[in-house]
Amino acid sequence: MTREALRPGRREEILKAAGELFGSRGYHATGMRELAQALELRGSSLYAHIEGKEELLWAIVDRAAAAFTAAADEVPDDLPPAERLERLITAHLRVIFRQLDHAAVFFQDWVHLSTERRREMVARRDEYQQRFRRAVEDGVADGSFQVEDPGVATLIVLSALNFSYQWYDAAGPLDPERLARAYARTLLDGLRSRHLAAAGGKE
Amino acid sequence: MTREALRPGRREEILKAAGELFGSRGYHATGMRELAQALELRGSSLYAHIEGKEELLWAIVDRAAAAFTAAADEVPDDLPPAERLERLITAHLRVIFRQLDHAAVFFQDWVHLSTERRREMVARRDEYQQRFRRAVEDGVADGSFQVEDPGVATLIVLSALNFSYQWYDAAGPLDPERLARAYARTLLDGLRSRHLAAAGGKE
DNA sequence: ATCGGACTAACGAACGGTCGTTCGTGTACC
DNA sequence: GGTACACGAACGACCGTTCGTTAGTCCGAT
Repeated sequence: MTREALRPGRREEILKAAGELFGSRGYHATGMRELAQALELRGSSLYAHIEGKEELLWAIVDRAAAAFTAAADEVPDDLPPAERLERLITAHLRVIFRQLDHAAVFFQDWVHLSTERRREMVARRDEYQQRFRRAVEDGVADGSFQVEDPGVATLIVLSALNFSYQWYDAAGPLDPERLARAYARTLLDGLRSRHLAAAGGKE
Repeated sequence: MTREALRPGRREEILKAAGELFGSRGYHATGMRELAQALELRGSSLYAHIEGKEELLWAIVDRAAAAFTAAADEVPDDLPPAERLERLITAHLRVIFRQLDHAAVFFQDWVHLSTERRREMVARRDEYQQRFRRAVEDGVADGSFQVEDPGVATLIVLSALNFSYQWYDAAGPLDPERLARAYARTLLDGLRSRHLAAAGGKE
């Protein structure tokens, strides 16, 4: 009756394959028989290891969320705001780049969770977002950033980060660490105090 | 046999409802009967006005792509790079904010198009992206921008813009024009020549 | 004025197919 | 002889779509 942890490794393989399929084709566009086939199984055999399709989605989304949180936990709260935000940015991108499939599922399929689980994810996402926002606000307070609306600035930063799963290719020529630094530098500079309009702009 | 333009207005209503449903629930999570119900119809009645579900998706995605292209066409090619990129950014965001539903479908459901149509969209998207990239490269050439990789910088900018459909709320308090300006200012500053590290950062 | 017919638009029923899932069975291994 | 695991068959539900039919409307002819 309790249908979990029969063999420990099998469930992990299923999660991996589900991550790849959900990530590339999308949750609703992936059938259970299709998933089973990727593991050289029949659809019915999956249910000895998992509770159902939605639980599979939940496991992936939950892990991805946990990975983001864990990475942000490594960034000390008492760092100066600019450096703190820089580390939050690079940590966030590293999670995306390392687990592209899970990140894709996290960003594009979390809406298909059940109402209750979706509500929980929204809460955790908002909490996570607050860390970025606090870094931005602290930076405004100490003068290293200059933005009119810290909430908007936070959304701009996170948008830039989160869309990267759409085009980043782990097999491509871009080195993830260099990419993360480029991201951080560009975004940090975007928030930094504006000193002077260099060429004679009218504004 | 020719199943189009029976009544001109009806098809438009269907497209509107489909945009809202596909945009919020997703393409594969929306059934034709569900779409019909939103129009107070039965599923079978839709087929007097449309060819099929995928043609509906195509119509929406195609229009969204055309809207982006048309908006970018309004930006003169001979503007100085920084101003040109600024106008490209605000034009792009205006399209997203004005047609949130269609933008959502465009960004998250274009993958579900048929192979051929998907290929066409990729080509058009790449072409569109080139306009942003050219503005960035020209800005690097004339010294107004300073980035190590113009391709990456372009992707960062477009990522920041494109993810906005996920959180922007037309009914919310944020004024779209102010928001677009905040976006442009932040991103432009991120690309601009770096003058000096203001406070004594070690880097 | 009224009938007949063409046209528009929506309908119910049904098609073949696929969906996620359940269940009883078979089979290898300890 | 349990136990772990995979299987085929089947379930009810829903999918996108087709088709024959039925109303309603407009219009020219009677």
